[in-house]
Amino acid sequence: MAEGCQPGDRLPSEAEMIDRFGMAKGTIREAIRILEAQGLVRSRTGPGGGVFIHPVSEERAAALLGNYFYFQQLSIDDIYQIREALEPELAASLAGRLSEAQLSALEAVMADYAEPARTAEEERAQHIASLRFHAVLAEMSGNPLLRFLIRFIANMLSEITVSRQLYAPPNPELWKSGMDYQSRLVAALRAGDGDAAREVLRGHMKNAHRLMGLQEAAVTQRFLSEPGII
Amino acid sequence: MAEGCQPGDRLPSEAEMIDRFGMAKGTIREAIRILEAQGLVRSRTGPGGGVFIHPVSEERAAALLGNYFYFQQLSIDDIYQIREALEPELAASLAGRLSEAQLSALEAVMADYAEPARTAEEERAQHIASLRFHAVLAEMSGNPLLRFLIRFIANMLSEITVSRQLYAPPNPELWKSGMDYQSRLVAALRAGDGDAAREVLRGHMKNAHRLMGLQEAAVTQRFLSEPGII
DNA sequence: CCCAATTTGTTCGTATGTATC
DNA sequence: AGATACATACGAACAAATTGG
Repeated sequence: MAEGCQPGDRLPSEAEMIDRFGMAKGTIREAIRILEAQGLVRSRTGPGGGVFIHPVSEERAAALLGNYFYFQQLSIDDIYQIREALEPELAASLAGRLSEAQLSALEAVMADYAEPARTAEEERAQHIASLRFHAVLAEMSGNPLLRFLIRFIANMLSEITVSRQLYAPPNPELWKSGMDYQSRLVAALRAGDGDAAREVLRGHMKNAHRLMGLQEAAVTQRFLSEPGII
Repeated sequence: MAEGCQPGDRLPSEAEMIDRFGMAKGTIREAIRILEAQGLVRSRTGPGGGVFIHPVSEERAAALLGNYFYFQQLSIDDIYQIREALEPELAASLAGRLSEAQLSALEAVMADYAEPARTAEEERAQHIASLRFHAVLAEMSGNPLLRFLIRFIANMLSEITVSRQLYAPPNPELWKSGMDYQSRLVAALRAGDGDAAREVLRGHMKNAHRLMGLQEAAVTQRFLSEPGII
């Protein structure tokens, strides 16, 4: 940063750094690993290789931030408080700005869960796929911060749903109402009606919040009633 | 994770890892550095020392995520789109739940910028301090996700304000209206009126968004008019 | 297809710094 | 004060990967 390096620029080779800083190879390499773990550089072997500055990828940033929340145990309420605030604004800001190709991309995601689930495995897959709808929607935002936050939160909710098995209690209402809200959302987006899109997504989030809260309670209940756990 | 380790647990010593994984000291050390850079472990020298699992701190998480946005150049609009969505909800969720000690802590922060700034340096300090008000407020939320996001965004806005010198064009209106909104917010929180708190903070954000947008435009304008820049 | 050069990756042995008992 | 148990650092050699001739 001090030298104004840009992505793509090469850092000095190990040998040069050993000379310049008067340190041993191992020490230099550990320092480079620290940068690499943060996603700031990548290294390649061979001639023309070396250590190169790299913009931190969204995946890396999400993984690193995920480590933080791994220790925080978020509740469904915590996550939906944010989703209820952010997602409606995303919808409003996208209304009338999406191409027909983008709108049909959303519909293509919805096609992945058009049919009701018949097994627990299908139930799980549908939960994940319906969260992907929101990630795809966020991808279309011109706001990098909003895009990252919504995608990150959808991913985290995905992981929590799987790890806590919140998909386990079969719930056709969750699936059916979700489908309904999402198709009404695409219609509002296509019509360019921002206020309608905001309201549809607000309803979607409130409804999902309520139903996921019930799933969470059902799973907790089931654990509590398992003999020998408590 | 696979072995169910908890914060405070010790990882095997370097010597043990060398044996267990059949790798050399340098390789093991690089691996540990990768974990350390992510904030997942800390290492101490000496007897009783070693590598210990550590919950990722908020500071570390914010720094790592900040690396991502370093490459994204956010605009004032991007940041305020999020602030306008999140901060009013934070206010509403806190109304009537704060102790008198917490309410006076907020007032104590406000005291740091009770007087109008007389120099550019004071102007800068007041910008930072008034963002600290929001960080302190977020600290009082029971939602770890909301807490982190608001504090992170306030910090980032702080950095952007300083690095782009958005405090440079003197703007007494920004200061005066900010003070006004914040004291009305504390009153609404004290009264336990969530809807009022939400509305005050919504107004605060919309107003700050408008004025910071003007600051951004003024700075851009000033750069454009500097001879020799373009 | 192979060979040579370049650069990171890995290993081993040794020495040093640091905190605890 | 000294022994012990750790991480930290150094240096030389070797291995693996990639590129270009």
